[in-house]
Formats: sequence, C-alpha cells, structure tokens
Amino acid sequence: MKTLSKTYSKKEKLKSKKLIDALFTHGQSVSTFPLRLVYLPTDFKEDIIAKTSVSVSKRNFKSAVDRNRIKRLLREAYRLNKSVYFNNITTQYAFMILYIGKDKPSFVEVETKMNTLFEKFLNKTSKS
RNA sequence: GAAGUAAAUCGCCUUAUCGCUGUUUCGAUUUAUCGAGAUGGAGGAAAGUCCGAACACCAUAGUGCAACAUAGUGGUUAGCAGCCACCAGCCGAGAGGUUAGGAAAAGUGCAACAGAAAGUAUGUACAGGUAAUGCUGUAGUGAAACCAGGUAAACUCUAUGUGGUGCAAUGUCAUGUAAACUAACACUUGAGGGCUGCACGCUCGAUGUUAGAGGGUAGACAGCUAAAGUGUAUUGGUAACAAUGCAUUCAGAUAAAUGAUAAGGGCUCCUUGGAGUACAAAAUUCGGCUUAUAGAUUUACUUAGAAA
Repeated sequence: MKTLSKTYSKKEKLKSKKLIDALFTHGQSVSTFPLRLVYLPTDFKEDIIAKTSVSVSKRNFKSAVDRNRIKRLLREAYRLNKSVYFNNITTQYAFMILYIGKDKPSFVEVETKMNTLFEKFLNKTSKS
C-alpha cells in the first residue's frame, strides 16, 4: 500500500447528498469536545480510503467569515494528519467532522483535538 | 497649528513550507484519469435584499375593480424611488446641512395647553335691544372663535406608473419498469385545474386507442461571465453625464475553491515590553440605495464665541 500524500482533492470530499443522508441516519459517532466525528463504512469506486466533509453550525457562528475560518482549520488539521490515522486501515469510510463548540479555536487546539478524536475512533473500530 | 464643513482615495505587506480551485501547454497511459510546467483566483461594502434593469418561462401578457409606488421645476440615464442643477421652507455664526416640498372652495376625520365653548357651543362681566330669548356688540383664552384657519409620513382627491414568477428560471444529454407527462384520433359538454388578490374573459380537461416518453438519481453540460466592462486622455456641459481616441481582459466555485502554519516587517496605543490591526466573504449579471467599518491619506473651504 502506497503512503498517503497530504492532499485533499475533490475526490476525497464527501459530496453526494444521498451519502450524507445515509451517514446521518445509519452512521455512528465519537466525540471529543468541541469536535464530533460521524462515520460509516462505505464502498467507493475510486481508489481512496475515505471521503470526508466538515461542517460548522450556522446557529453557533452567525458570521460567514468565522464559519469559513473554522472549516478551513478543520480541513487543514485533517489533511496534515490523515496519513497517520489511516496507515493500518483497509475499509473505506465516509466521514463528517462537526464543530460543536461555540468559541473560535486556534489551529493548535484543533489539531490536538483532531488527534485524540481519531485515536478514539481507531480504538472503537478495532475492538468491534 | 486648533476646531469644523464638504468631496475623494486606501483599507496591511514580504518570505519559506504544505495545500485548494479555474484555464492552458507538454508527457504518460487504464481514454478519463494521473504527473510536470506556466498562469488567474473575494469586497468597498462581496452584506441587507430596499429600488431599477438585462435574461428566462408562464396567454407575447387581455378588460374592470382592488392594491401598491412616486410627487417643487428643469436636466441626466437602458432604467430608477438614483444622480445633478436651480427655486422655496427649516437648521447653523459660517463653510454648509436638510425636506414624503401636488391639492384643504368635493367630502369624512383629528387637534396638546389655554379657554365656558374648537362646533349640533353659546358661560361670565358690561353695554345696547326685545313682549320674551345669546337677539347684538365689547372684554377675556388661543395660532385660530358660524367667519374661517391648521393637519393629506389621516382617509381622500389629482397626475403618472406598475401582469406574475425567479438562474433551484430555462434548455440539452445520460439512465429508462408506472396509474404522472406529451402528441394524434375518437368519445364525453363538463367534476376539476392553469393564467393575478377578486370578477369577467381565455385556456386545458375525466374515458379509450396508438405513438412518444418518464418518477427518482438535488447526475453531467449549457445558462456562467467580454460587459449599459475597466483604466486613461481630450472635447462639450455649472454639474450629473455624454462623445471620441488609446490601452487592457480582470474569480467562476457548486455540502461551495481563493487557504493553513512559521518567521520577519509596517501602522496605532500605552511604556521598553506588551496590546491592537476594523467591518465583512462572490453564488446569473449589471446600475443605485441603505446599513457596518480599526485606522490612514489628499484636496477645497469656514471660523462667531473662547484661548493664544
């Protein structure tokens, strides 16, 4: 298996509305405040491990600028660290990362939380 | 210089590493993907969605009523409720600011305080007059007292204008099994639907046969960015603006790109190190308006009082 690069291109984004609906109705979740990960094992035609999307509630952040900023931080933290998370995984997954906090975070906070979040996820999936 | 008035402009920068997205060139092959290079990638308000248009569809947009909008005069424009000039009212010492600035002799309504009373009222004092009576005058209140006036961001009247729905419009393609849709023919003369809030009017229309064809998949492509473009100069015009010449191509994403991190530098404030660096992110496209904005710059003009 080739090592994953630090890219996050169109293919790796979760886009289909159908899939997102399925994710929220059938998916399971783990959370580490202020993050929550919803996941569902899925089959893709493309040769990738995961399709991922991020979301920030409009209720907690009224300004579009703030929402954009947080989404970019989430994406960046995911992009830089996903090669670590997916080294030993063979199943394909759909992911949705939600930001459920109410304060604007810094990048370091997001990154450490993201790491603990995916550790939790790996523990949970390997047990079952 | 200080205080102010008006107009205009800018609204953080650089480097490194790792990324996102459009276009294009080259090279691979699995023929729609990958790799490499080049190059473009948020705003002055992109915002609110308040006006005006372009564009698309619905009867090429019908008639009447209702409803809504506008309101000094002239100009400007594709158009506007915008903008410019002038006049008038009001505010300011001034530079200037500001105004829903048509009509009160068509009618209805409303009116603080004062006052007996703002109209189906006539009190008090004095005077006059009568058979008798607010019958008449004066005083008093008030902006206004059977004589009218004020108010139309009150109804109303006048003049002018307005069809509806919005790019999730709309068109094409792929997939392709219906009772939904389309066309033709036949039969029903009318339940119901569409066109605007209502009425008229127009139109489709229950069933059967044949043919086409599809619900869903918020699939793909077009619409989608070269335009009432932008910059600049000259000419005309008090100005808004117009004409002409030259130069230039400047985001097109779609659960939605335009970034993240690190280092350094600007600028502002307190003091030797910190803090702050606003408001706010395209979503079919333009022209306006309104609102939010840390801070910085330029130009023109004014200065009564106070201080020097």
